[in-house]
Amino acid sequence: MLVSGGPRLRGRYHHGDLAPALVEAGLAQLGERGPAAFSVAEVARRVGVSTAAPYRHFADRDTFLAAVAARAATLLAAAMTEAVDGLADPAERLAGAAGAYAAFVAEHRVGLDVIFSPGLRAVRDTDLAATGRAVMSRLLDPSRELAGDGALHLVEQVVALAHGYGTLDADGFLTADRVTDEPTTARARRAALALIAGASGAGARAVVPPSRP
Amino acid sequence: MLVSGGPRLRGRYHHGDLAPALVEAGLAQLGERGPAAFSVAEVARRVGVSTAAPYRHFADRDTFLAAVAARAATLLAAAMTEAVDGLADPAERLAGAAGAYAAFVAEHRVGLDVIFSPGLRAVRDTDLAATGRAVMSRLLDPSRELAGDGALHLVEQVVALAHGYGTLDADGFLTADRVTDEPTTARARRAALALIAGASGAGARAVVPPSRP
DNA sequence: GTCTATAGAGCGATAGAC
DNA sequence: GTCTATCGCTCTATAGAC
Repeated sequence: MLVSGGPRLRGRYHHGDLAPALVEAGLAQLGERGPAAFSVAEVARRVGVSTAAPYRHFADRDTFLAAVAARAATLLAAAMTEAVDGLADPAERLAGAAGAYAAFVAEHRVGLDVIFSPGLRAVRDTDLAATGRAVMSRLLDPSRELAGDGALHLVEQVVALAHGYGTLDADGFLTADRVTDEPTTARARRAALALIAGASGAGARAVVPPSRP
Repeated sequence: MLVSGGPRLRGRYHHGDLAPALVEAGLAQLGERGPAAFSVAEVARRVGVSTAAPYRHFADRDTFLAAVAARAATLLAAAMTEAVDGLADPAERLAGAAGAYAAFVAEHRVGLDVIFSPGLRAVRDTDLAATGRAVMSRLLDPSRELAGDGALHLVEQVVALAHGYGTLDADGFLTADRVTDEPTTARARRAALALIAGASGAGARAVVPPSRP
């Protein structure tokens, strides 16, 4: 999103609302280069401001990254909500949320790894923590209906599955030797359904770890 | 592994076999800092040689990284082989390989994403390609017994699951809100068993995508 | 084969002009 | 609030001494 007049103004570049524009550009860049290559300077260039400008709005790189991650978490929660909207069956809801999660990670390269990153935890971004919990509840709510006390275990398994689909797709592994042209969303969703079926169907012992002696 | 005399020699540092020592140190560093932060200079420092020394043995950073990845792939294939050694049931073998994969990724931060990385594909390291196939066959062989024509789909699902467990653990997500003190290996293995059960048990339609109209 | 030294680049962050 | 300019750091890679 750029101000009216186009992205490339000559000379001074006055911006109405730089902070959100930086966050938006940061999100786009995260999707293209990944969290490791995330650079304040490059985001500034992308928006068309000097490399010093972001530091008027964000204390340092990590604070900025946390703000971008918080924005991503908001979008992720929304995407997951939309994906399960109108679904009654908890297995369908959990699998739908997993599919949306995988697709989001594949596209934006942000998932629970970044949202709950230990590096960003020091920044203590309130938005990030709250939205992270929102993402988790999209998974936990249907999981509780399915597995009761074993909900956390089931969520862990489904999250791992969805996260794996997202990251492998982002790294070009799934597209390399693609066996279907089915999108990531559908593949992850179907795999999650199988996992859920196997975890609950073959007995809850598949989900809950054996009690320790 | 360092030459006798200890890691810290004064003055000139003569090394018997620098190349393998660099690969080994690179592997250790990969596990600590991750592939993105992988740096030739830091590996050289870790071994105790100048930052120029590695370039006598490897053309550039990517070639070096490919060699490290090839070494990792060898270890990974061995770990997976050992994990399934003596197991007859193909489901147990596939799940065991998945557990070993997850644990390896958690510890070394190298998985199929790095081994089949598009960035390293340009280097065309023969070892890397061959060992990557060896890793895949540990998963594909039992999968074929289980799913026949749907083997590739099942492997994709299991790989995504194991990769998710490995990366999330490496990023500190699983340890953060740990729900068990069960190790990653066992968790990923059990989740894989559930997935396999659900994929084959509830009908093969869970594995193979619907045929297109 | 390893060293020292260096060029050249990118990034994080700050200082001071406007 | 944004700019220009700059410092200090790390990294990749090369040149040349030994």
